[in-house]
Amino acid sequence: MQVKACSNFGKHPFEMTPLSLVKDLMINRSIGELSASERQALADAISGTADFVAGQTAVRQGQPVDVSLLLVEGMMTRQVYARDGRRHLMDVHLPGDFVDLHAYALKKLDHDVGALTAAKVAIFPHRELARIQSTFPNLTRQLWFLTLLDAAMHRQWIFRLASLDAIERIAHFLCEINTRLMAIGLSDGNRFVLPMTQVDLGEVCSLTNVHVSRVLRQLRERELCLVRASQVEILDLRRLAQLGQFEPAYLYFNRAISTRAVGSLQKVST
Amino acid sequence: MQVKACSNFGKHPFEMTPLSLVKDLMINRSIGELSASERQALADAISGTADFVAGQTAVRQGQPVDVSLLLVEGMMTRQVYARDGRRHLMDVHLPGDFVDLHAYALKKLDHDVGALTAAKVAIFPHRELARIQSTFPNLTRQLWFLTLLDAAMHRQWIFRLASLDAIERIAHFLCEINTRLMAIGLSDGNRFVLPMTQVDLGEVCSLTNVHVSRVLRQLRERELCLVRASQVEILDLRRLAQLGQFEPAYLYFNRAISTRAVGSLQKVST
DNA sequence: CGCTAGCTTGATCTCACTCAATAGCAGTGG
DNA sequence: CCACTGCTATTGAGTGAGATCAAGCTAGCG
Repeated sequence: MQVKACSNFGKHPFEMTPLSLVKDLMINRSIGELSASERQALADAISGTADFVAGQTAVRQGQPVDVSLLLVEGMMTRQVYARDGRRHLMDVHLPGDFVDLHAYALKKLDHDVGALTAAKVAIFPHRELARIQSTFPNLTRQLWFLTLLDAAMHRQWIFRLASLDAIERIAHFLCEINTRLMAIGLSDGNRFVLPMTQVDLGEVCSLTNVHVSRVLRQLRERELCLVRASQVEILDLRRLAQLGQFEPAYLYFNRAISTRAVGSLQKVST
Repeated sequence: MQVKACSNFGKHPFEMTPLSLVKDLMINRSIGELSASERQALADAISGTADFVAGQTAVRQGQPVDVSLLLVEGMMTRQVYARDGRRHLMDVHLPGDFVDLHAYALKKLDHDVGALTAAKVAIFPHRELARIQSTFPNLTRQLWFLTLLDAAMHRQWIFRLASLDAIERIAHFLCEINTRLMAIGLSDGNRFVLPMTQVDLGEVCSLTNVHVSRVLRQLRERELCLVRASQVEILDLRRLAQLGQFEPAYLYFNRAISTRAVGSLQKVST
C-alpha cells in the first residue's frame, strides 16, 4: 500500500478543494446528529480560509483573537515553551479538528498554535459563532462537546506523562493518532502517514530525540510497529495498545460520527 | 494566624448553609457579568445537594450520568488509575468549581471524580442545564467558559509534568492552588489550608511520597515555603513562582470574577 | 558535490525510584 | 492507663530509566 506524501497530508484524492473556497469541510469528531439547517448555519459561518506553511505560528499565546480555525488540511499543534526555550506539544490536530474553538469563549489563548505541516484552515469569526449560539442550541452543544473532547484528550496526555514510561508513551500516542486518523479515513487501521520527526515525537511524549530513537528501535525489535520517515506501520495493534494501556473510550467515538458518514458541508455564500 | 481545620475546608464562617438548601452558592471562576434573571435561572436549576465523605468516589469512569455537580464545600479530585493500580490526579477542585459540568455534553466521563475531604455539592440535572442552554445564550457561554478553564488547567498540568523537575512541579502546583484559593477568599496570599497528604501531592506531580518529602524539605531549607500537616505557608511567593515557572494567565482571572464580588445565588424554590 | 536536517549508536551521568528502617500520632480496645 | 494498629512523614543506601554529550551515518537538496 502506497501512502500519500506529507505535503498533501489530509488531502483526499476525492476532495481537491480549490484554495478560494471550502467546498468539502470535514469534521471528524462528534458532529453527530445535525439537521440540514444546522449544517447550513455552520457552513455560512465560514468567512474564508487561510494557509500556513510548515512551522508557522498561527495563533500566539496571549494575543486577543476574534476568530476560530477549523483545520481542513495538514497537521497543527498546540504548544508551550519552558523558560529555557524547550517546546512541549500539548495537542496534535488532524483535518476536521476545530483547532482553537476554545478561543471563542476564552478570547485569548494560553498557548501557541502552530502548523506542523503545510496547513489549510477555515475561518469562523466569533461574531458568527455567537449567532449560532443564540439560535441553534443543539449545534451549540455539539460545538461545546468538541471542546470537551479536547479536554478529555488533555487528560489522556496527562495520564501518558504521569503513568507510562518511554516506550509505553510512544505506543499510546501512536494508538491515539491511528484511531483518530481512522475516523477520518487517513489510516486503514495499521498504516498511516505521520509527518512528525523524532524531535516532534519527543516533544509530545517528553523524551529526548535520542531516546525516541532507541524506543522506536525497541518497537521494531519487538515487532510491534515500524516508524520510518513519515510512515507508520503497526504490526500488532492489539499488543501495541496493550503496551500503551490505550483505551479509546476517551475519544467518545460512540457519539462521534465521522464526517465521512455525515457528508460534507456545502458553503453557498461567500 | 490560625487557619480553619480540614473538616471544614471551604466553609466560611459567614455562610453556614443548612444542609437541606443551598443558600449561598459560590462560583469562584469566570461567572462574570450575569444578570439577575440569569443568576436566578442558575439557582433554579439546582435540584438538591449531596454530601460525600473523604475518599468517596462520586462519579465513576464510564458510568452514564444525567446530573452535574457544583462543589460547595470541601475538595474533590479527578483521577485515573494505571493498570498497576497506581492513581494519578488530573485536577483538584475547590469550592465553587463546577466539578463535572463536562458530563453535561459528554454524558459519561473518562475518569473518576472523588472527594478528597468531606464535601458538599449542589446537583444540576442535565435537563435543567438544557433548559438554560436554550434560553440563556450568555449564561451558556459562561458555563462553556468554565469547562474551557478546566481544559486550560489541564494544559498547565501537562506543562508541569513535561517541562518541570520535582521541586519545580511542587512549586508550580502550590502557586496554582494559592492563586485559586485567593480568588475564593480561602488564602490570604501566603497561607492556606491544603488537606492533602504527601501521597496526594505525589499523585498530582507524578512523584513518590518519599521524593515529595525530600522536595518539601528543600523548599523549607531554601526558605521558600513551609508545608506541614495541612498548613501551607509561603515564605517568598515571588521566588516560589519563579522556581515553578508559574504564570497565572491561564487561570483567566482578568475575566473571571470571584463570587465574593458577584454576590451569592439565592435559591428560592425547592 | 557539499550542506544540512534527521537519525543512530556509544559512554557517562543524574534525578528520582525502590527498598528499608524509624518515628510520630490518632484512633481503638483491653 | 497502656498496648496495638494503621497512617503519615522522614532519612539512608542502592539502583535504574532516561538525559547529556559526542561522534558518525544517511538522504534530500541547492
